[in-house]
Amino acid sequence: METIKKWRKAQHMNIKKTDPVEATLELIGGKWKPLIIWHLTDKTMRFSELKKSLPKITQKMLTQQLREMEYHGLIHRKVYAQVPPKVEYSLTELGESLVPFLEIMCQWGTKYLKNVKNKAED
Amino acid sequence: METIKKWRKAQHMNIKKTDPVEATLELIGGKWKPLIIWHLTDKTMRFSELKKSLPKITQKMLTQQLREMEYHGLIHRKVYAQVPPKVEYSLTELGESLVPFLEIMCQWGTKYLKNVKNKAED
DNA sequence: TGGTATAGTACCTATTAGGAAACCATTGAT
DNA sequence: ATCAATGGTTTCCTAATAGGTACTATACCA
Repeated sequence: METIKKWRKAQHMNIKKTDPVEATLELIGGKWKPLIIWHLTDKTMRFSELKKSLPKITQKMLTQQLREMEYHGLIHRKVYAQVPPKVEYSLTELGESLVPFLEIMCQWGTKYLKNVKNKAED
Repeated sequence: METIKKWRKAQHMNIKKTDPVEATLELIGGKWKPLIIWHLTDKTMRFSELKKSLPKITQKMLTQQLREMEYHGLIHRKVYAQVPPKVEYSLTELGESLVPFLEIMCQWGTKYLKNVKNKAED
């Protein structure tokens, strides 16, 4: 676990104010991960369902992001031994713990979009 | 305003569940913006102070990120007409409204780092 | 026999981030 | 008069990351 190694190093240094934020960003930073978590909230989804929900992501990116999130323990990947293949993704407990965070993000974004809309109508 | 144009377009479409999250990510997505906001919480900082607080950022990136955030109305940039130059950055009201969000991020990250640390000690 | 469906890979290009150094205007020291 | 220092920004080049398109494996179905 890369992250654990980094922490082991960090233990011997001063922990800065920014470290927790940086740690969080390492797990869910980037364009796609928050959206993936948001879609997996309260439901399990197959690869193709996620792809449909995020039309602008490429398959490569989706695979890559899912793998990283699995590696970091945010999501669970369940492969069904059948043809055509079936793979289901769901949030782990750690992943679920990020949902409140996503909710705030969504609330903030909703308000922001309303503001922008009002200004556009002036 | 690029964002406004996008919204004007979006008004005529169905607004999807993910839109507010995407909108938020457009403003504070990326590696540096959350950290910059976090540092500007409750205080005004000069360019060079920010640079010192974020040793890993390059000057170019810092300038770029600050400009984008100013453009999106998250921060205020005050230039003092003096030599050597002095530029102070502070959060706008909109920027301040993101602070609770950063606080949650920091709390989550703190907990996460503790967990990782405990596992590392096993 | 050929087509479909699913979850990917492989390969190549485009975009973005990062690093080093130059720039600019002005002050103060030599 | 010249020259270094200052602080924010810019330029140029390279490295890293994202994106697009095509391809694979395998069983089932027509």
